[in-house]
Amino acid sequence: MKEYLTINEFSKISGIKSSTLRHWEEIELFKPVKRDPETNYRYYTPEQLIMINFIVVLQSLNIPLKTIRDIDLKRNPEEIIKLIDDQEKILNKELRRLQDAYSVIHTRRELINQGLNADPLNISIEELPEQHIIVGPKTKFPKDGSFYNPFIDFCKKADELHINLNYPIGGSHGSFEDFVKAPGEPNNFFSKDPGGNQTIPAGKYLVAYNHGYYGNFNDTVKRMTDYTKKHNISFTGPLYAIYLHDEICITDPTQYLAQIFVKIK
Amino acid sequence: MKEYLTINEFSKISGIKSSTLRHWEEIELFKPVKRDPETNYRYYTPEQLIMINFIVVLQSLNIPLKTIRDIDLKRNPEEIIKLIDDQEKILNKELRRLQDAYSVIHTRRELINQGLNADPLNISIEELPEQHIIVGPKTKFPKDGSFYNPFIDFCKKADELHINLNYPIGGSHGSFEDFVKAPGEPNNFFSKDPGGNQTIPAGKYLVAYNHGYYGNFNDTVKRMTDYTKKHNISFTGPLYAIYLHDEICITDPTQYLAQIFVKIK
DNA sequence: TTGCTCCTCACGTCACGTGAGGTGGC
DNA sequence: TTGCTCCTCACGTCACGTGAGGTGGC
Repeated sequence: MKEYLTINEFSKISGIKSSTLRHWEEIELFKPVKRDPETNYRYYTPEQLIMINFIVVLQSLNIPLKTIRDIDLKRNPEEIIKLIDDQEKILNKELRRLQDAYSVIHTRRELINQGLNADPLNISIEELPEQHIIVGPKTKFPKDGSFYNPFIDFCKKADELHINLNYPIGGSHGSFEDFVKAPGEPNNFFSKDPGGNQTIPAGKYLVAYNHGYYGNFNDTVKRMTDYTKKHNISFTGPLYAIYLHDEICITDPTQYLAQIFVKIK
Repeated sequence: MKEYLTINEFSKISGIKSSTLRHWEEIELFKPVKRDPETNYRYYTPEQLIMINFIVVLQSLNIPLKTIRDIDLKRNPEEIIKLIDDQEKILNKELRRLQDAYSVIHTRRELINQGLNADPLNISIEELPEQHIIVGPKTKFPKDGSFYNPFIDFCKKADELHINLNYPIGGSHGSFEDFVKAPGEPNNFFSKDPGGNQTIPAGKYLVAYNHGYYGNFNDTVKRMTDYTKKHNISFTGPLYAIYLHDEICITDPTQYLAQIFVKIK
């Protein structure tokens, strides 16, 4: 009859490395039931698998080992239930955090991909789907037109307004004419948060692209006005500019890629 | 015009501690745009918030900082899309892992709570809901009745059979009579996995409790047979025994609490 | 002088992982 | 003797956090 498991046998069955088992013994978190007095070999029992599995679960919930050890010492049903209740709350937060992170990188992926498929020199009329956003407070641009201070204001108020700054950030202008007058000075910044409660409606939009640093729209303004005159288009609602490619995927600032779109009347 | 942000200003807006910002500079992950040549003060710009937010998102996905740095150096749209695609897969795994952990502690909580509300000395007939489980292979008990080897077999085959050993483990006997013959030797071990594809049907069950170490059912067997005779009950299907309170919440092995239940014909 | 914000540098911490050097029975 | 499994002990690593001691302008 083999009653005891050596460290490597126990390691294989539990999936915990032997070095980790030695470490857990040293910090007095989890001990073998027995040590051979001659050889100092560690011996574990199969029912210890129950305990070690529970430790692994607690650890996977990011509970520090010290805390787990302290629980272990004074464990009783009421304490464990309290611990679990606390952890369920923490876990829900963690799940939300990860789902947010997922949503962020997914949204970014979509925009980067749109940028890769776009022809930056072409202006076109496109059917755009509804887009969810969260709009920041009205901007106040200084006379020199620097976007630094308005942007900082936006970032500072983000928390309060539940704006997640991890999503791609864009700027909105009151109208096409506002944009033409001051292309680098949007009325508002917004984050492209798919859970946002504000929406850019679906519909026919004039869509243009621009290569350049934030707020530098070069000849794109002229290209757009020329196009609207030629095709005799007029607009309704705000104009939106959002960076599909920014410093996150491009090293050269002159190659940042903005998408500019405004709804056709 | 204030163009630059000091380390503490940038820290407040970004939510990243200044010590972390210094560390990230040291490992060449994220640098201030400028250093004052006189005072060596660090200066950041608001648009660096975009980048640092992205770094935070990547880090929250458990990507090592070295990897993030390497991405940063050779970033381009295609690479970033590839990175995001890879991370979406990893993130899905992580989400599943956390949801599993949640499910495990939630299931444990339920059982511990049942144990707290139970009267261990009372035998009763109860309406039980359907329970999901995953049953392990048939056990082979040695002559001395030790459950160590059968239990190890169960643990070793768990991975292969998609049995999550983190859930509470129970034992099932072919019938009430089998249990009476050898209470400490279940035909199968099972895990109480709420996602399991096998079920214990809802219905009327005889429910008893037992205080004692694994497989030690003391006088509970006699108490149950006496009860069945007195009330003239007969059973159908297997008998299940599951530990509501085990070493996870109890230090004294003689106080482990098992629930034993078998369906009434 | 005091208070404030920044700086560097060294050391601590957490949860291990690695590797050197040694043991003991087949 | 060789191979194998175990041991201890020291040091490395990752991502910071902390604290000591110093600077420079109001």
